[in-house]
This record gives sequence, structure tokens and C-alpha cells, in this order.
Amino acid sequence: MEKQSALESGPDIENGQFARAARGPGRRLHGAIAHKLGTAILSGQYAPGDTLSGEVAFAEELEVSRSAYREAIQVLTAKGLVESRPKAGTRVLPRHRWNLLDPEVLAWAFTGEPDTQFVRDLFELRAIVEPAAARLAAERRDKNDLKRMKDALTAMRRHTLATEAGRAADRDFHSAILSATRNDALLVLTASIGAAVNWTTQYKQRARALPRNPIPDHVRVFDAIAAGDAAGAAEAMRALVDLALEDTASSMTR
Amino acid sequence: MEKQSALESGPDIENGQFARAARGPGRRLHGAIAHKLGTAILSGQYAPGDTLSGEVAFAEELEVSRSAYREAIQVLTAKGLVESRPKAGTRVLPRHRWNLLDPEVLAWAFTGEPDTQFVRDLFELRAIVEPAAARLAAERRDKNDLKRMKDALTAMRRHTLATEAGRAADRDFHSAILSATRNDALLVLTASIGAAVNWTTQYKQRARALPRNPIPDHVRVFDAIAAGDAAGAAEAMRALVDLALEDTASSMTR
DNA sequence: TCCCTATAATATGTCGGAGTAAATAGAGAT
DNA sequence: ATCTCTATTTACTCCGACATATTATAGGGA
Repeated sequence: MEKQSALESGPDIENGQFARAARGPGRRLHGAIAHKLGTAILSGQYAPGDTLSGEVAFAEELEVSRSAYREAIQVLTAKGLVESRPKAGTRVLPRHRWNLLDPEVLAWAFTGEPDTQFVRDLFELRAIVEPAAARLAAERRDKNDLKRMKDALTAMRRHTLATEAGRAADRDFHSAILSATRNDALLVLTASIGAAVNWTTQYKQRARALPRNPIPDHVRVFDAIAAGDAAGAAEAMRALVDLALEDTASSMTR
Repeated sequence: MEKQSALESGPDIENGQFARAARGPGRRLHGAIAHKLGTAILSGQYAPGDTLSGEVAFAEELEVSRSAYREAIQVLTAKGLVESRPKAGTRVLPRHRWNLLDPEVLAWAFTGEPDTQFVRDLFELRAIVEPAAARLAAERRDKNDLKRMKDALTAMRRHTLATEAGRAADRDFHSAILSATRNDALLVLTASIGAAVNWTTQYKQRARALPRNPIPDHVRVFDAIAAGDAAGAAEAMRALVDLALEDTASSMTR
């Protein structure tokens, strides 16, 4: 639908193949190039230290202007993926320089086959942060927070996790907990990870049936937070995340 | 020194005031603009939803080309600070869209008076992550990791934390622990936070003397990790981070 | 052998114009 | 009076050529 309208509106564009093919509806041209290069780098097609083809050569190859290419490189540079210096060209930086927690970088990492080890790393980080967040939420939540969680829970019950609406409610639930911590850094971090991780679970769970009814576990978390039971909330959340880790891990390795 | 050489090499540049004034040695022009706008946004000079002055107007105002301005905007967009659409102009996004964990954004946040609440948020996050990291390190470290930690400790003992070399050794110590977790996501996260937080502590501690000898606490962490005592490592690290939090908090509020 | 200078390759900065998309105002219909 | 549709305006988007700055590399000099 959306793509068609974009194509209809601009069939007379005389840009190169890439511009015609990759430019989505709202997407800018340099965004498309950044996406292409970003996914290529994240998927390991370039080894760290590899130098991308030069500005002029690359731009000609893709039939886009140098401006578009340069703006794309600025984006990649801002995310720590590459570094470009005169004469030396634009080189891919070593992995530890990448902003792996950048939402866009995470998204790029998860297009195609995501690196198994990296997914495990993210789950591990989530398993560290979310229980602690639940603990803080239990100490700091107010009535409004509890209402958001409760609403999300009822929504989850109505639509199951098999539907998109149900998964959205699940995200809402976690988001409400994070908001209740009153910690923006925590909120941003888990939002980034959560988006990427949920995306994969959704993707992977197409094959196998949903493991088991997750509602009771969520309710346990909610009850502890509502009661102000910090330790209980942390423990309940730990159980919840461990379960998700377990499921995803087993569906990934085999 | 470096600045002088840069000035010497290019006194004939006929760019505008801004280009002459703000361009540092290695810094690119668009980088300088991004820095200027980034710090302005992070310091709250623009309310979310505010629209920056238009491309043409701004470029003329600073006497830089539109291209430079555009590349700077790409950087800010990549970090989630702004969003620009035709006709609407370039608007500052709401705070929760910002990539607060991006190293550069963090650096921008800490130029000038950093937001007290935000610093507390970061310390809280650190207090969550680092003990967990110590736990993992105790389980997974190898001989090489232990050697790195030990070397860093001896360096810390020789130069105290009052010297830059000593602080570098401190960073090395924590970095070695993070490496030992074998978790890249964790490593990147704490590297970002650590750089920003250490910077402030260094800044703030100019006034008051170093609180107390931190070496024994570090040794306790090391011993637990070396012994493979996961719980002990987590607990020792928790004590260490709490101490830092306490010191910084007290030096901030009063 | 080492250092230093010259060169060439490559990225960076600049400019102005043409194209495109969206917010807004105004005309027409209900 | 309100709503819908169209036209205009405004700002971003893209382009390509030109000029400049930087630095890796090679070659000459001490």
C-alpha cells in the first residue's frame, strides 16, 4: 500500500537503480544507504579495519550523489561503526567501538541471522537490568503506574501473546515498570534492548508454539510491585526473564 | 600546541567566524556544529518540540555552508535528538527518544552543569550493572583476565587516584572485569557510562580531597573474582560502587 | 640506516540550483 | 458553520562540480 503510493508518486525519478529500489515511503536516500551499509557491517561482511570503497567510487557504483553517501557515512560514524580519514579511506572500526545499544544498530544486527552469542549477551543484560528495575519500581511506583500495569495485564489476558495486540500489551507492561523506576537511563536502555529482543522472539516463535501461559508470572511481578515488596518483585521478574531466555535459547540452538 | 599548529596551517581560511573559532585540531566542521547544537539541546536550551532555525537561515547565521549544517543534523538525527521534515523544519524530539547512552550524547550532557537527576540515574544504573558484571567475571575469568586486573591494581597503588595515570589504571581495572564477563553488550554499556561518570568525578573531586583510600575495596573485588566467588564479587563491587555514589552525591548536592 | 621532504591519493568543505514533500490557507460543498 | 479538497508556500532533499586540507607513501638526502 504505502510502497505503491511512493512508487506512483515518483516513477519519473531518474536516479540510479539503488535509489529507485531501496527508497521506501518515508525513508530518505541517505537513510537507505546507511541501512544497507549498516546491515552489511553488522552481519560481518566487513572485517574490522577493512576500508570501504572510496567516496567517489562507491557513489558511482550505487549511482547516488556523493552528498547522499557522505550523509550516510556521517550516520555510521555517529554510531561508531566507521571512521574516515583523508587518504586512509573509511575504515570499519573494531567491534568494541560500535554503539551496540543504539536502537538502529540493534535493528541492523537483527536483520538477517543475528549472531547467537550477541543475542545471548543481550538477554543476559536484560536479565541483569529488569529484576533490578522491578525492585526500584516496587519502591517508587505511584497509583498511576499501577493503573498502567493493570491495564496492560488485562489487555494481555484478552488478546494472547499470539496476537500483535497482545505483544504490544506485554511491551506496555514492561514499559510501565520502567517508567515507575523514575530513571531515564534505565528506561532508554531497556527500550532499546526490548525492541530488538521482542522482535526476535516474535520472529523465532513462529515455528514453535508458545511455550506456556506467561500470564501468572506477570501477575506475580505485578502483585509484588503493588505490595511494595522490592525483593519479591526482583525475584518474580528474574523468573520471568529466565523463562524467556530459556525458551529463546532452546529455539535458537536447535 | 596542537591548536596553534592548526591555526598556523590555515590562517588564510576565509570561512566565517564560527568556522575559524570552533574548529579544533582534528575536529571537522560539521562535528563542531553538531557539538554546539548537541550541548545546547542537552543543556535544555531547546524545549522538546522546538523547531531549530531553518537550514538556510542557520547556515547563513553561522557563515557555514548548508552542507556542513546538514551533515551535523544527520549526526543529531542518528542520535535521536532531532527529527527534520519538509516544511515543518527540524524539531527537537522529546527526551525519551534521545539515545542517552550514546558516548557522545553523554559527553554533551556533561559539558556545563550536568543535570543532577541524570547523574543519579547513571550511578544507579552503574550500581545495578557492575556488581552483576563482577559476578559473571568471577565465573568466567581466565588467567589472562586476572593478570590484567592485577597489573591495574599495582599501577593504582603506585600512582594514586590523584594522578591521571592512577585514574587510567582504575579504568583499566574495571575494563578488565567487564572483558572477563565475555559479554560485549555489557562492555559497551559500562564503557559509555564509565567514561562520562569518571569525567564528572574527576571534575568534582577537584574541590574536595579524595574521600578515603579505595585500594582495599578494589582488592576485595579482585580476591573474590580470583577465588571464583561469584556472590562475594558481586557484594564487594556493590560496596565499591555505593561508596563512589555516596561521595559524588554528597559533593553534588552541597 | 634514519629522517625528512615531495607527491599523490583521498576525504572534507563549499556552492547554487532543481526537485520533492508536507503544513497551511482558501474555495467550494454539505 | 463545518467539512473536504485543492493550491500555494516553505523547508528539506538531492545533485554534481570545484576548491581545499590532510596524510600515507615513496624517494632523496644526511
